[in-house]
Amino acid sequence: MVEKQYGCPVEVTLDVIGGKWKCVILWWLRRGARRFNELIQLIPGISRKVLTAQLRQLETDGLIHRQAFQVSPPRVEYSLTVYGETLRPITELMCDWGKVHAPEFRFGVIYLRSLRVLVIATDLTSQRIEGELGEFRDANVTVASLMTALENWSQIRPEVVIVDFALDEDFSPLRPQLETSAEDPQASIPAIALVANSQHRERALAQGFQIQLMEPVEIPELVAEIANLTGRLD
Amino acid sequence: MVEKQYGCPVEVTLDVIGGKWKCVILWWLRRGARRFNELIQLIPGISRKVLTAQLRQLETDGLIHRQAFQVSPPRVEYSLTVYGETLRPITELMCDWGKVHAPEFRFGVIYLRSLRVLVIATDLTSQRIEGELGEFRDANVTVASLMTALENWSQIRPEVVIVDFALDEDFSPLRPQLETSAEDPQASIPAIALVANSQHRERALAQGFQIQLMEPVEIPELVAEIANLTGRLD
DNA sequence: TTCAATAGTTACCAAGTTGTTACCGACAGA
DNA sequence: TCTGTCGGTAACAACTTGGTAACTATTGAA
Repeated sequence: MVEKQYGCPVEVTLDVIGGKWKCVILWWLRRGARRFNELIQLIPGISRKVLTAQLRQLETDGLIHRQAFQVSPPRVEYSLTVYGETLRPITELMCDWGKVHAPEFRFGVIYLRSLRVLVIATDLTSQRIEGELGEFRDANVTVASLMTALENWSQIRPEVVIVDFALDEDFSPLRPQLETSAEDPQASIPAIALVANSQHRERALAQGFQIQLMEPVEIPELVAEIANLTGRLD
Repeated sequence: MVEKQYGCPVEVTLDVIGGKWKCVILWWLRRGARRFNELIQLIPGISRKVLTAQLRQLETDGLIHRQAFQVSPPRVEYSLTVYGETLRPITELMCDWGKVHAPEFRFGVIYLRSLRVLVIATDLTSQRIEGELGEFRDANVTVASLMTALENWSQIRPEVVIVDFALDEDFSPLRPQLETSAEDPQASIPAIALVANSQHRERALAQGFQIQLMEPVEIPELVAEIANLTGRLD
């Protein structure tokens, strides 16, 4: 085979992440593993065949890892390899540019029809989440302080709780309330912790939050996480 | 028209710089204007038609500016707009990634057959330039100190001179030598200044260097500049 | 037994992108 | 007058990418 001639290093990078979908897939994988059908939901317009093809290419290029679990129904998870992580700065920059230069667009195609979401966060974060989830995703968002939330729990009846560790509060009083949901006494209410550093991360872990998202969180990711937790990915 | 639905901000960016060529074009324009035929030479594999189409798209997206000069033969220059500049971090990152992750490839398709190049630079820079230009581009590279160069000027007979302002020397003693070339007494010898900061830049300007390249310089760019200056773009 | 769910594969076709070739028009120089 | 250069355009060809539909394998549940 003739060795390919490159005119500049950019062409090398484009060989690996060029095309319509690869950067988008890498972006969705950048915080952790995603399942095949999850990606189908998250990436509007992609077909199964094309997603398969792109994932295979990324895999043979060593950027992502495919892990199949022998369960029923089958479960396949894709995640970035260490090599794939090296491309993260690029996808992050592309994400930032897109946000800055297309504020007129809203992102995401997943709707949270009337889902009751409780947000306990700083004013700025609350505003952002309430605006995006309430206005665009059709969620039923309640913003409250920890105390107010606990007092009015039976009125709010949250199906998902988002707490912001930037508030520097002890959220363990929430735990009894989260352990049984109003609808299904067997199930617990999913809770998402927003963390900004490793101290937050540790405290969130200690206070029983399994799901954590690094701030500043991208709304499409937050919605994906909520949809995942509440089984609304369909 | 239906407003396009985006799943994440990366897709917005890809709408603008997606495709096989746009990032490469932006990369070549990132340090200044380039002519149409220059780009044809610099980007291996692109056809006139496709280059035209890509440039038009970049222009209508507001990323580049097209300036036509009413001379014969025609002259058209493309350069980044202020808006296009905002994408530079992305192309730079893609360039860096390509360099790091494909050290086995060499870049550029332009050869400098036996061109006599004199390099007056720090050891590191000299090595890099000598290695790349000598081994891969077929140039005839001489590395020397300013003093040695001046003493042996008639043996070296440089057709291009590259001086590195990181040496912190006064290069004005070169000027008389540069003013008339050995081949053509009418012409002067083109000289390229490598600068690393604005102080270097000012000193280079004061000492009469019109062509300056910011360090760390990309070899394909340096070669393009040399080819330009010596009329070897063919 | 049949159905449903996940995560695909295969065949075939459509659409979009990219590439090739030929040519244009103005002017410069031989 | 002839030829060459620059920066294109037009018509068409080829290649790549994407879409649809049908099919597969596994397992658990109804």
